Order: sequence, then C-alpha cells, then structure tokens
Amino acid sequence: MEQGTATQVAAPPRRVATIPEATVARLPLYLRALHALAEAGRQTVSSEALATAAGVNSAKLRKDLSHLGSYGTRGVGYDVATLVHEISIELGLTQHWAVVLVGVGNLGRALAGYGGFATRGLSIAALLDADPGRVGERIGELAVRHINDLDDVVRATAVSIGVIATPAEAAQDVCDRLVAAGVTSILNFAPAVLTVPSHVDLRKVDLSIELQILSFHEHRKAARQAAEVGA
Amino acid sequence: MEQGTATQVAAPPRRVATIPEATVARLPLYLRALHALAEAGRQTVSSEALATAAGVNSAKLRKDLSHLGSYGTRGVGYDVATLVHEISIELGLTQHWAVVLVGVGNLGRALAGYGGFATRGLSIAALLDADPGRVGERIGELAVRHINDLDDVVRATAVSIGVIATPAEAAQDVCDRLVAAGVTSILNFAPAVLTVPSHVDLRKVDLSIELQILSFHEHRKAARQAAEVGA
DNA sequence: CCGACTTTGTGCACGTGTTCACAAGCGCGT
DNA sequence: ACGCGCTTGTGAACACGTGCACAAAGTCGG
Repeated sequence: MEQGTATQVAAPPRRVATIPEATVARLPLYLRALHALAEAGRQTVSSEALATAAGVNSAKLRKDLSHLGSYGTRGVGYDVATLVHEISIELGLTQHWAVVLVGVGNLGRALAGYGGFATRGLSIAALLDADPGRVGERIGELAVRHINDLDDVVRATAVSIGVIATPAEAAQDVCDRLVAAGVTSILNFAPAVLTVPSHVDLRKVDLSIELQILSFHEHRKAARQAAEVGA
Repeated sequence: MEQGTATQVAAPPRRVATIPEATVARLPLYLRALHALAEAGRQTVSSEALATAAGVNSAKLRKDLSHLGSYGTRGVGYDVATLVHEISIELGLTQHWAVVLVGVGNLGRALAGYGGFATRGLSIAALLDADPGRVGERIGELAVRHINDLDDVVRATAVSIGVIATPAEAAQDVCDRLVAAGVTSILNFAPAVLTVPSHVDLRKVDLSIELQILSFHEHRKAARQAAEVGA
C-alpha cells in the first residue's frame, strides 16, 4: 500500500523488497516443509521436491523464493538450512511476538492448547475473558485473567498480536479494546465483520464459511451428476 | 476445471452458470448479514448498506449478486427474504448435508460444540477418533465412535463432507479413508499437506499459518518504523 | 403522465497472481 | 580445460479478481 514517504525522500529508497501477499501466505507452508526435510537430514532440496512437499507448483515456488533473494544454486537446488533461516527472517520469526488470546470458550481453550500456536517466535502471553466465572481458571501454563486487565497485559508483555475467540456479539468491542491498548495485528475467529483503523492488520478465520463453501461444491457436484444422467 | 463431457454433447449446454470462486467465498458473508437484517425486521436493503454490513465494496457486492441472477430492483434495492433464499439455494443450504468429524482432541471438541457448525443445512452426523480411550465419550448429543466405523457411518447417514481435526501425522491416512468411504469434500485443520483425487474438494484452515502471516506484517511495520526514524 | 431521484447491473481498465518456457549458471565427470 | 546435464531465476502471456463510472430501469411526488 503506502510507499513510505515518497515526497520528501528522493534518495535511492532502501529497497523495502515488496513481497506479494499471495507469496507471504505460502512462506509458512514452505517453512514447514523445510523443517520436515531438515529433520529428515536433507542438506539440499530442489524446487521440484520442495514444491511437491508444500503442495504447490514448482514455478510458483521458485518465483516466491526469488522475492527473498537468490538463495538457490543452479544445478543443485536450495540449501535447506539457509532457506529455513531466510524465510524465518522474512516472516519475522527470528524475533519474539507475544500473543494475547481473548475469549476462553470451547474454541479459545482449544487454541490455547493448540501446539501449532507455539510456533517458533510466537507464544501466548495471556488469556483473557469477560466472564468472572472463568477468571482464575488455569489452562496449561496460564491462568485466565479478566478482560479489564488488557491494558496491563499489553504494557507488561509488549503484546502486538491479539486473537479474538469470543462470541460474535462481543467481537467488535474486544477488537476496539485491543486496538486501544496498542495491538496492531488481530486474528479473528468470531463470525463477525470487524472494523479496524488502517494501521491495524486484521485476518479472519471463519469455520462456518468454510463449510458453506464445501456445501456449495457438493451442491454443484450433485447438480452436475443430475445433468449428466438427464442428458 | 473440467468442463464436464465436452466431446459428446454438442447441445446448447444447460447454462450451469459458472460462479467465480472469489464470489462463492463471499456469499456466506452476505447470507449472514442478510439474516441479521431479516431479524432486525428489514424488508429491503441497498447494495451499499449490505456491502457495509458484510465489509466489502458495494460494486463488488453487486457484481457478486449479479452472478446469481437479477434479484434487485433499481431505485429500491434487494428484497432481503428473496436474497436469503436465492443465496441459500446457490450454496446448497436448502438441502441437508451430513458432516463427519474425525479427531476429537482439543480442537475437535471445540468444533463439535461450535455453534457455527450447525449452520442451516449442515449438521454433524458423527464424531470419530482412533484412540480407544476416547470412544464412547459423549460430546453434546453425540457419542464418539471408532474410526473403523467410518464406512458404516458414511453408509448409514449419507455423509458427504468430512472434517479432519487429527494430529498432522494421521491426517493423510484419515483423508484417504474418508475418500475411500465416499466423502467428496474435506475440510482439513491438521497442519499437513493432503493429497486427494481430483473429484474431491479440499479446503484447509491452518491456525499457525495465519499467525505467521501476522508475524510477517508486524515485522514489516517494525522495519518501516525503524526506517522512518533512521531517515 | 412526467420528470427528478435512486439504485441496480455491467463494460472497461487496471492490478495481482499464475503458468509456461527457456536462457543463464553451476557442478561434475572426463 | 571443457562440455554435458541439471536446476534456478525470470520474461512474457495469460487468467482472474477488483473498482470505477455510468447507462438502464425502476420508484415516487406532483
């Protein structure tokens, strides 16, 4: 989006290496595949092999990686360790990000216990809920705190990422509180459309939408079969 | 993808009204907003108002809806009830789809209890797990059954959609079993790349990937700030 | 019945993402 | 030292999705 300060600075801009969003979304996939390869003892890997492991087209993979720089060797492939390192840097996983999870219902509890959440570089700093009945409950290593402690939590642990796992009705309010507290990235699991200021990144995961999309495709398949029989 | 049987049939193809994938992904969003409007007693709604409620651009909304047909009235807007009906039909939500959920760990349990799963037209027919210790456990209305019962379950309840919430290691095996049993749409929550035959629709939801994408953006924002200060 | 106003539906231009296909580059064997 | 085979990196064509802007088409008041 914004290209920084284009007016003032005429100097050769410090190549901020703009990476396409679609590529960013695939980097974690490559990273996971690379970790698996590293554990299996592989030293190098070709774009073809890595692409297969990540479930994408090899040309796409090469183009994606080319956005990070030239880390491959022609005739050989990519060094697994190097690539893990470079992708980790690009994704910001070499530094630590604290995450606050709001809403400790069924889903929130599952997320708190989800191993994938503790990916290198990310960790849950606090669990919050509005229900006084849940405050104090221990989940894994953490005790649930009240949502009103949000400001303290953010200040104390430098949280920059918030996860919303509340009912839909509470989502926008929680979201506003997170933003006010200084959180600049939010992952929303509540089935609600949230509004955030432009400096905040917002992503959503919506389970029922995914199912409805599958329903659509089932419907289509059924219709197609019916048409074939009828023809 | 495949255009059905293009060779034999020369007849004017029964306009299967191909709807863009991006549009399909938004229809559930519109549907949710429309349900809210209907409950609020609204009879009609303009593309502008509905777009705002769904968090999209009004031009995009109109183009999306135009793929379903012409259900709006110029100068007035869309009839809420009509639109709910038409979108429901398009998504196949007017018929019933049985879903089988495999893997009753933290996440599986949360999904089983998740209200959003019981969206109109979709319902969980069975919960399966490989761990004998979990078999028999009741979650909500259902008792957990063993994964080996899969074939019986699919046959008995005409399941066509499968949800995988197992550990990554088990995912491909479970996936293969689902496909073998006749399931033709799969929603995968396991952090693994799955392979399915082309007639099966596969979608994935990956929590750790979403977080890593946010990590990337945080990293970027931090880098940008540093650059501004340095400049 | 008409004209002003509102809102849809869509043609067009643009931007983003994907895929093909191949030249450039590197290692290895001879 | 040299050429052969393999693999990367990328230019170019293409497909897809988005947003603008406006004509077409309806409503409503007078």
